Amino acid sequence: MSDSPARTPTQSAIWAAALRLFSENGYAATSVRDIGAAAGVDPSLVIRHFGSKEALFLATMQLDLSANPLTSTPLETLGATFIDSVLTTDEHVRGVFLALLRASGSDGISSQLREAHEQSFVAPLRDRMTGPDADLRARLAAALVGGLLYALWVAGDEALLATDHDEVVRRYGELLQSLITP
Amino acid sequence: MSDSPARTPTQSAIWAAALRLFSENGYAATSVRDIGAAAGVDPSLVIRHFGSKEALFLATMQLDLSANPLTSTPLETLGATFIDSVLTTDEHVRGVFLALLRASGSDGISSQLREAHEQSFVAPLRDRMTGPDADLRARLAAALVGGLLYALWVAGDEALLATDHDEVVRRYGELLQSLITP
DNA sequence: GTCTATAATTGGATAGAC
DNA sequence: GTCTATCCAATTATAGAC
Repeated sequence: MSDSPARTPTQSAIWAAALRLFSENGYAATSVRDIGAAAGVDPSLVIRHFGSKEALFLATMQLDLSANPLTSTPLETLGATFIDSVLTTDEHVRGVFLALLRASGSDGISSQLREAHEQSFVAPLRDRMTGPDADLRARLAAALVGGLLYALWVAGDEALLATDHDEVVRRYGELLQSLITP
Repeated sequence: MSDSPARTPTQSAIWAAALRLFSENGYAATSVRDIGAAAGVDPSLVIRHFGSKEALFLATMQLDLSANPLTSTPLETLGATFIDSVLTTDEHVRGVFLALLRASGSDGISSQLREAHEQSFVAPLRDRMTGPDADLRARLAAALVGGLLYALWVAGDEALLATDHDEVVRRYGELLQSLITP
């Protein structure tokens, strides 16, 4: 998640309000008026500074988990570590992920989600892998990781949400590990 | 996917038009006017017969894959068979799944997606499993299956889409199998 | 840079004649 | 059951004064 490229206080306020409202309520349920009100700013300034609602959405909803300490963890425990890291991400990342997912009907937003998936899931996994089919294994591994977020956050599997954290890390991490070091 | 409970030809036409437009363009991008026009019917009848736009959406977007022949396949090859079955589902199921997913910000739609996940993924897998932790393994397996659909359809992993079908079935099915018969 | 006012469109839903 | 006409609310985006 990149920081606000705050030029003026007004732009910074709009940026912060949009980040919060979009991640809490999603794209459709957040109006330009709402953002202006939350920022204590006239709604017209929202468009004036960021061009359009979708442009502001794309500017704020940037999912970047590549700052993970995954590059320094031993390869043999990377599976469990990675699962643990995605399960302990703050509430904020969850909101951005869901907002992107649910607004992915639009072309621009869809491609941003694609990039986020590639940079946050596929790339960090593939970077640690070796072998001729490393790319394929990394993509299946990314699907596996994304599937956990889907089950917990989108499908809302409450039984899985209530399951002991370490148990999920152990079992699901083992599956991920078998793709990393087959 | 349940059939149209067609009473009158008008209701049937509305039902068919809504099913097509919602699954092609999603909830937000489909207006009641669009549905009426596609059905060759006055837009007001859409509301009159189905109560509201969301009620019509919930009535038509019913994902039901429980009719799979998975109950008859041998347990040892269930993993690959299940992965193969979700990869070969018709375009129609994909549209309904994505429409539900992207509209899952609403409470009613979210719970319908939860039910679909439970009945189409969790239940058929758990029904074939044994052991004290069968429920947890089934939920992790459902996450794994959903993750593949997420990667292909939501994140749009083109490299994975271009990968040989049998190769994905073999590798990813093997992971699923290790949850079914550990 | 900021605000007032409003354009221009679109949406869901309703009333009442036929 | 169906259609005409419309209400009412909400949206994004813009024009122009200050």
